[in-house]
Amino acid sequence: MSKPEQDQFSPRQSAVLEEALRLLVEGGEKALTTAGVARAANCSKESLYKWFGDRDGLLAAMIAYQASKVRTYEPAGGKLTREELRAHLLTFVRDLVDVLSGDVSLALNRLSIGQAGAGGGKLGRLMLERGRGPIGKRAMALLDAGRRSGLLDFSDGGEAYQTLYGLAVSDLHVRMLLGVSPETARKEFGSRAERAVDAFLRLFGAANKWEEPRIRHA
Amino acid sequence: MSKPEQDQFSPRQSAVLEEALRLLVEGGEKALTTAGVARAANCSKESLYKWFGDRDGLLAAMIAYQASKVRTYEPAGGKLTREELRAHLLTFVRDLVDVLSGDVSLALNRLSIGQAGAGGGKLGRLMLERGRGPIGKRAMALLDAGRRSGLLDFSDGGEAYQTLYGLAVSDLHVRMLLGVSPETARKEFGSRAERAVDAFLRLFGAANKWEEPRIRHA
DNA sequence: CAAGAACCGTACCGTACGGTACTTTATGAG
DNA sequence: CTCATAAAGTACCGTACGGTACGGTTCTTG
Repeated sequence: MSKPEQDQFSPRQSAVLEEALRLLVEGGEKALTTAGVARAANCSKESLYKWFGDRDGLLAAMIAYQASKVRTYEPAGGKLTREELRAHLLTFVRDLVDVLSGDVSLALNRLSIGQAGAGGGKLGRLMLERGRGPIGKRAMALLDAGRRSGLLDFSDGGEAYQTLYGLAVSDLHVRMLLGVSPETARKEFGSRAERAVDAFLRLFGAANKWEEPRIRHA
Repeated sequence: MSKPEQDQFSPRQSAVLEEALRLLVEGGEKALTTAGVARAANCSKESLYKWFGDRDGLLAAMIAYQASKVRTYEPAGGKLTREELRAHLLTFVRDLVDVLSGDVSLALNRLSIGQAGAGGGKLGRLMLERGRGPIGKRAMALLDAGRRSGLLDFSDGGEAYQTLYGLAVSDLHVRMLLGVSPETARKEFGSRAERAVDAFLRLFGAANKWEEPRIRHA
């Protein structure tokens, strides 16, 4: 079993994990052998096992390492204007799609999903905690700010967030996980961000604050 | 490489594939060894290789076999009333969630996704064609009928379908793929179907046909 | 400088699995 | 009855990979 929680990695270890991520992105899980990582990173297998315990520990460390690179900045807590909220929602949606369509994110999600048997794998839980968690927290904070500013109307923030997520991502993520190239997907979803935010505001905008946007589906 | 397209399977072969699916659902990909399938199905490895070519052929056959079991009935083509359209949308959404949260569907998606390297695996394409394709066709036909009946207003059916899909599924599918138990997910998403359909109709309902439903998010 | 730790490179081991070959048993046609 | 085909069961082979051991080299530290 993998080594105890040790979320900080030495520079050397980070370099090794970086190399491991590169291998994973290039060749999928089958390409991620301990010998391969050692060779690519110019380190010894013995060090790998000393640092990460076993192969599963290495995989978990890769996820933790990648998650540690994502800065989940909190938006300012003050009052928001309509335009600010809309702009923040738009950047959130764009960031979300960018993250989900990133090479490394796709590779790690594939890895965790492939690993997740019926019993529910450890890696899947890690991805949910370290990946989705922070993103969701950021979005919920933004939505809450919108409500406090009188611009949004909802009772269950989770429900609102789920709706926003669904509008923004739809089946894009799974399709990419199944092999649709991120370029193709991004092209197809290029104009989706605005539409998603508009739809979200039509559904959850406080009635008196948003002149019902008249979107003609031309 | 796998055997040529041969979408029909003999009863014996179907029984073997059924057993293989059972193994996959129970233990994930690692449990799906050729020897294991042969043992569980009381057949010889030699027969497996004769029928399916190699292991990848077996995996592809499992996907094709499972897809062949799903009947994608076309809804009637006549005019729809408001209530009929809403009911059809609701059953579609419920069916969709049921399918996606099914044991076999999850296992096959995990398999295909785990297989799908950067180069885009063959299995992923199969899942997209045989799984998503028919479901999407059915939904598009329904949406089109709604538009022809003057109840829906959209120009791009694909866009409307993506919206419906996103509202209905959100990140439910990926979370289940990562290991969230279908029971948990289904509970969390139990009441979502109506909300998704309502939201969809608010977004795409023809303006004069649907008295703007005043949903208070109590 | 000396002692020790950290670590690289390589060689090694056991095993599990994909794939093949062979023998035996059943079935069905001529 | 006889022969051929199909398929079960088993034994086998090669290899690839996870994990360990060890000798040599560099780096730190007193």
